Amino acid sequence: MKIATWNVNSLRARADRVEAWLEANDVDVLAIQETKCKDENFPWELFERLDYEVAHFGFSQWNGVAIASRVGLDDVQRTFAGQPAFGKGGKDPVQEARAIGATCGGVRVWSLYVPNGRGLQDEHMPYKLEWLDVLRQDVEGWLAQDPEAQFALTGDWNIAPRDEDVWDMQYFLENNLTHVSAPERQAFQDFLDAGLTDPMRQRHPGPGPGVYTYWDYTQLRFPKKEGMRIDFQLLSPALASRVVDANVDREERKGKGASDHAPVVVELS
DNA sequence: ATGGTCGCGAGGCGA
Repeated sequence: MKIATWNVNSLRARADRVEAWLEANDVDVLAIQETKCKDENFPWELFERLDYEVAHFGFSQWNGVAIASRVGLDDVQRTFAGQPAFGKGGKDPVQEARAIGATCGGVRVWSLYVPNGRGLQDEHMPYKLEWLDVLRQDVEGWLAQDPEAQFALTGDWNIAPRDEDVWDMQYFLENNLTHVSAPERQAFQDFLDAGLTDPMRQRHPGPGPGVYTYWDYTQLRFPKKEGMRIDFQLLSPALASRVVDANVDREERKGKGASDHAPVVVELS
């Protein structure tokens, strides 16, 4: 069984790429982030053509997550238990379209688009950290209830857990950038401490451009190999024991019309 | 290469 996760940065703009990628890559489950559309604009036919079932959670041009599967798609859940809402400037807080879960081939798969903290002092930063804290508490509950549970938290985590996961740590420090701060990294580490495994880290420890999953569109970041490792599949212990391979498909970042993220693919026995 | 990003949606915001 093969599970992939991919922040496509608009599914409509990337429809041809996504279809071609699915046809070429033989994945059983694809978790998608940043569909950037509502249900009424979702390209349902794309997945029908390829015989994937698909579930989507998106209600505006922002965010949006989906799971496509050809090994079943059961018990679809939009938002995780207790998922924090966000509302600034006195607006009604809303649970954003950043999490969808489904059971596919016996594995509980989550497609997650972790909030971008935007700035170290921005109000989105505490939102991001709380969002991750509640999710991790949910995970601890799942494992307490069933230590053998098979689940995968996949998606765009918007965190580079180690210095080597960005091309130049000095650049981030000098510019007071997010994704590398101590609280963000601790929030990520808390998932590992809860028992989850990052199979990419195990098989491709890095450092180096081969492990990056994201390259900014600006500044010629991709040709200059200036990327970040911010997309992950974190696996429960029972699922981690089934890992056969894990890779980033950086070829998919090449050429005109690419997303700024590359797919992360994990193969299981 | 004296420029240098996308997408959404129709101006400016978000990443």
